[in-house]
Amino acid sequence: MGRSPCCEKAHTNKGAWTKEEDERLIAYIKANGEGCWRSLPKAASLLRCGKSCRLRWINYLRPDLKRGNFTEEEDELIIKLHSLLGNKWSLIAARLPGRTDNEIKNYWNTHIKRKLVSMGIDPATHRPLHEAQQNNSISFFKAGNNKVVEFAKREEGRNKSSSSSSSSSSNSSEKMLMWRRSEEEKTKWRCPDLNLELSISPPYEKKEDIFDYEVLNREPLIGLCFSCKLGVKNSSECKCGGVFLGFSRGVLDYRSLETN
DNA sequence: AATTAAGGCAACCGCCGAAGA
DNA sequence: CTCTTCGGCGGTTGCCTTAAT
Repeated sequence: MGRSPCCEKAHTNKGAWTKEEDERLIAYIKANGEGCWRSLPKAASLLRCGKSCRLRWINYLRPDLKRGNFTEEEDELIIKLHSLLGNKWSLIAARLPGRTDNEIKNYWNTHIKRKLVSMGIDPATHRPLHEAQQNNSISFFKAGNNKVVEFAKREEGRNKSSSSSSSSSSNSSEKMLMWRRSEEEKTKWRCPDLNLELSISPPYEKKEDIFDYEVLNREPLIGLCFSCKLGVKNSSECKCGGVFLGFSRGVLDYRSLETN
């Protein structure tokens, strides 16, 4: 049952690639193109497993790779993307032409982590170190998210008990904004974590009725309504359609992250 | 000059979802 | 429907180089 194995593991080389192996792999891919890693080693007369060939090609031999040091701009972009995407190195690499996920991962672990720590920023949470220690891994976002849920429940209860008052429902987003502002006063705005759970979402539709322009325009996640900023999925309070950097209603929409 | 520690990076490992048999 | 492999990913390892003592 099942497919036949791609290679005999007992007869494959391991460790560093030789120049000759590299040349064979390059020549084969130039002639036949990428893909079908399973059959490649045999066809290219390489004593390597397909997985190893793929890794060598993608991380080292590809002609479009940008070798050399990372620029300041790339540093900043990596940090920004990491704050949004976490350790999704392949997604981060997709936004940096000529860089591989492995390269970025290594660079993050050896350079950027240290750089952020020296700046007093926790590389895991992207928040000030003292704050991360105080919170002990409980993020502001989680607490904030719970508060939103509690708030919504309270509002729902009030709406039910005073259903005659038609204005209470329409006021809830305003109340939420007021609560939000009071929270801001306390926290001085910290970048929320984002919900990275993937889901299929409808195509992006531009909504004119953006929630509170004034707040959006002075906060980092410009274009997202309050509930989306807090990562609340499918919130009835959502006024923006929830699309920012590929996040649809607080959920990552891969289609909008595709590069040209 | 010899030894040790730290840094950097290529490659491997193990897991997961998709898909073939 | 089940079993197995493939392709892809993130985490980790281990070797090589450089810096410090």
